[in-house]
Amino acid sequence: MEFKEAKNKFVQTWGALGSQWGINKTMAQIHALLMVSSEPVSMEDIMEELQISRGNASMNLRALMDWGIVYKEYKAGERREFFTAEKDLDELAVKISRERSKREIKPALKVLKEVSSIEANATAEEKHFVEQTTKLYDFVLKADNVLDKITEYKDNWLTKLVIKIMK
Amino acid sequence: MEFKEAKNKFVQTWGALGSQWGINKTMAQIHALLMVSSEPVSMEDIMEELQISRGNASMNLRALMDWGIVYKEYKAGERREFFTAEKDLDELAVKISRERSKREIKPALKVLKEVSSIEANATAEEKHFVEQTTKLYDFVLKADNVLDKITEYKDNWLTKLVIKIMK
DNA sequence: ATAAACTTTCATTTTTTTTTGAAAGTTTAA
DNA sequence: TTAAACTTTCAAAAAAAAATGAAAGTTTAT
Repeated sequence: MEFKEAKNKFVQTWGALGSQWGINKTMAQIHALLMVSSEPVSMEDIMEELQISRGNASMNLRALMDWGIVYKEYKAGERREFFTAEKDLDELAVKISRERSKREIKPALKVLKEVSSIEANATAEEKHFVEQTTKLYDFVLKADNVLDKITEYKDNWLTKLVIKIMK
Repeated sequence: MEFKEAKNKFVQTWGALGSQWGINKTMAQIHALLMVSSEPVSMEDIMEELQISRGNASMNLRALMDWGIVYKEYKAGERREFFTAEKDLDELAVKISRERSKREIKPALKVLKEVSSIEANATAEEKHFVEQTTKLYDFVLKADNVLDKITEYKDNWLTKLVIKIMK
């Protein structure tokens, strides 16, 4: 396999993986492209390489920056903007995890708390509902906290976690 | 909030959360419905409660069973099939994690290994590509293994993990 | 202040994903 | 073996999500 082929395969795979995890394909592809680029890349080049429109590139780059995993860079004497991805994988995982927690898990927790707090009247159905949603609330809260703790280790959190688990 | 309202809110929220994580909305809603039902539910009732077609119900129930998180049940003297969800949350999380690893992470790892193994010729770009994809391969492999180890604790793995991390 | 060189926005179009529903298939009881 | 009571399948329709591209907006150099 030659470089161009490998790069393309990587970008396609990363895009497909993104889709399966609720991230739009192009967004994941742009991220993949930036991840393996040693130099900052211009919007023009992203459009060219992924064969996408200007609008699409612009919107997805904005989204990636909102996630905090892609940065704008300015080159001296160049009017154009260039983009780079967060390349430190520990940091990348921490940011994605924080963002998903904030956007998706926290709001879900709020709802779980609400619905598990209803007056459970006589019926077995209602009792079971309250019991099950309460368990779910506790579980999700605990998982969210664990993730938070783990990623707080900062440098090399994954390796540190491996060590903790092993011993 | 009364029971019916709470139940509906829970089902809707679980459905929306599913979408954000790449699981089709109806599939997540059916799962939510079964999670909080104390008794097995017939396909007819699922269709009625979620206002979906027979085909949709059938296909998504099949998918949930393929994931191993919903079971068919037969009631004595009843021709119809009934469905229940895995209600143990530890077990549920383990199954989802195993399944996503098998379906999505493992194939992605295979590609990462492939593309990181190309002959890195002279250019800095190629060198960076190999370096970055190799790091990514190591990271994803390690994360996948950690998840596997954690869920191996079986009963109460999440609580056990909390304890390990805290001390 | 002007205009060139860019980027962003968003109504419209395209693509992808999901849902429908009717026909085909299966199981059970008589 | 027949037929009633179910479930599954899948081509077509509908809905949802993503992409386009041109107009509007912004920035910078002169």
